Amino acid sequence: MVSVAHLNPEQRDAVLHTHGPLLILAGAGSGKTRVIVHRIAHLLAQGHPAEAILAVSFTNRAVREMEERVSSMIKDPTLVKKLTLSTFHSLGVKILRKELSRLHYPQRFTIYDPSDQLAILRRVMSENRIDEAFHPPKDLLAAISQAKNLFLDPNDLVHTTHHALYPNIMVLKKAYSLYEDALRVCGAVDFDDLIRLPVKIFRSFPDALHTWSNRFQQIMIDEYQDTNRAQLLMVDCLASVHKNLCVVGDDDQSIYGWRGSDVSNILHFDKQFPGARTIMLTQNYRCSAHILDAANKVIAKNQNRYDKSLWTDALPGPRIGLATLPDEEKEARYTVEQLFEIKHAEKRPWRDFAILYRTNAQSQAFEEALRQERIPYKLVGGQTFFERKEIKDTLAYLKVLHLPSDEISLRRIINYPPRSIGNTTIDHLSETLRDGRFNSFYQACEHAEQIETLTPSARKAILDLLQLFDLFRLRAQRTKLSTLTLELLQELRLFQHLHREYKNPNEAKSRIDNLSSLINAIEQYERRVDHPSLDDYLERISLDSHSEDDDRETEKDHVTLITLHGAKGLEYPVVFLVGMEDGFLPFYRQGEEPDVEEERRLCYVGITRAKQRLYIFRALERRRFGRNLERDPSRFLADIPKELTFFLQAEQQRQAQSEEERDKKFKSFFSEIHSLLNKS
DNA sequence: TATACGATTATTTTT
DNA sequence: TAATCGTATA
Repeated sequence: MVSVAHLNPEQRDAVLHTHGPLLILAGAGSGKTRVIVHRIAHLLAQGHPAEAILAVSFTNRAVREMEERVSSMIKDPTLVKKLTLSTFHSLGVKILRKELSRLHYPQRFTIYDPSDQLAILRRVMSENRIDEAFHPPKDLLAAISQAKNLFLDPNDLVHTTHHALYPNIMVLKKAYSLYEDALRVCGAVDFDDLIRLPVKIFRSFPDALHTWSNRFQQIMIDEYQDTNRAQLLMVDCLASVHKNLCVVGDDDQSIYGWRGSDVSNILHFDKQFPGARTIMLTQNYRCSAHILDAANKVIAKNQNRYDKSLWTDALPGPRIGLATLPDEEKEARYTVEQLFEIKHAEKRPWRDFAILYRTNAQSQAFEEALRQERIPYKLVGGQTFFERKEIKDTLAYLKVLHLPSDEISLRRIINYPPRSIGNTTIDHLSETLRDGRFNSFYQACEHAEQIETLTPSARKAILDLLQLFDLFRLRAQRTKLSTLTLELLQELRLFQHLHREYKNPNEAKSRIDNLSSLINAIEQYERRVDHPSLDDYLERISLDSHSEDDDRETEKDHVTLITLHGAKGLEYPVVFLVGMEDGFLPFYRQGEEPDVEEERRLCYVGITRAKQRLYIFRALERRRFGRNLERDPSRFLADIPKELTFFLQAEQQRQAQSEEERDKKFKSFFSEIHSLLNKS
């Protein structure tokens, strides 16, 4: 029997309610993962088969945490393995692996990341004379993504209702459908397709829907406030038979609206799933009372939300420290100074500290200040390992080995390292596709002999490359992936090429180091997994690009630098919320309206990351695009009651104030004289 | 095919 | 400002 004794009454209710739709409104730090994990244990104890339980979250991190905590509660590892604990996207892949051929896709498929998406879109645009100058590919891609998230096909788009997606609907329709066709030819899907296509399949093939909706008797969705329309439809399909759907989320932490997530999914859950019960978890176990109080006051100003207020048993704790610095460099230096002082006064490890900001660019000043003081830090976000050029190039070879129809990957490496296949050759190859002679780029290469326009040397180069692929495909049968990759790099003489390509020997060296890290990562993967394969490896890295550093990194002792978005779901004993200025939080650019409610939620997320100590800093002036800009304090600062805060630099503050007063007196003196003179 | 130059353009981005 | 990108040019 699962012990429910150490849960609070609401948590207990949530665990024990297992029949019919259930909405758990879980405030920040209210123990929601705990509830999910207990609920899974309880369902198993009730006799639900593990195979019939599905729990979905957004991030791999959240899924891993769920796995770990379930495992420590349920001692039987074979039982845990039978549960489906997965991200939305890996669930999508799981479904597509079985069902995608129904939509006339090839049996295998690859997943294209945003840079692949952009490459493929730009290609179809240039082939169809859509001018990039008038139609920025990035904007079109964003619009296509939004359309997919709304579960709209190209044909569904009409100007009158969808002009917000993109100003020119005809162009959007055209680009979207060309893009779709191109993806299909490549045997590729994008991230949005991982949600959209399963729904399409469920809608068109009742037997597919039948299989999947019968399978899961119990479904739990985490971070429900971040779901978009397509995800809602997917959930709706999966839960359509058993209707045992439990969603967990917090409308106040919905911060991905700009990516298509729709707060109304959680706000109107009971309309979508009639008879739903709602349970609110309002006791916060994370923050000190002052911090929680401030968070409550800030978020209360939002209109579009469930009316609720979190409470805590915790002590008030120290007040929130405020400081205003002259510019961003001083802000960073001051932050590091404070951090250092607290660390030593309270004997804290570095990992207790996090610096939270709105935009990645803000991290720079803090990195510099931390480096100067030789403080270990970890920058979360930015370019990931798998986005590095040399890594992408190598993986492109592996991807073509795995799926020859992957044209984007093939084009990426067809002349890298250079093998004298220039643009003209590539154009000639593409032409044969357009006139229908061949139906894939790879196939055109295979028939290079028959393409008259090619020069003999180009023909040879192409056939040599294909031979290399054939050779390695053959080797792949008996060689393990890590060895195969190394052999490939040697065959390509890529290390030698990198030395030639980068004049700066350090850069060449660092790229080579990265490649050997890749080999290491593959070896690690081979050790960790039961049945390693190229197929499986490629899928993993496209769905979990941070996996290489996640497992061991967490144990290291360092300060964390992270954006507010990235910090959601995390907590730190000491938090510095920096750049608290109008324009950053709420973020907006001149001439554009900020989405104040969403920005306020972001601010709320930031405040509620702090367990014991919170500091909020701002700068008076900031260099932006080469100009110095004066900055006003964030309007959200005014919503934090004065009695919860104190000014860290009281001395400096007083000085500044007295200067200001002197200034004022000076001015009024002058205006008096002025008026006197005028009278006379 | 490498380099150089001028234009462009600066959020957040779980997957 | 600075980093990126596309085009021009050798």
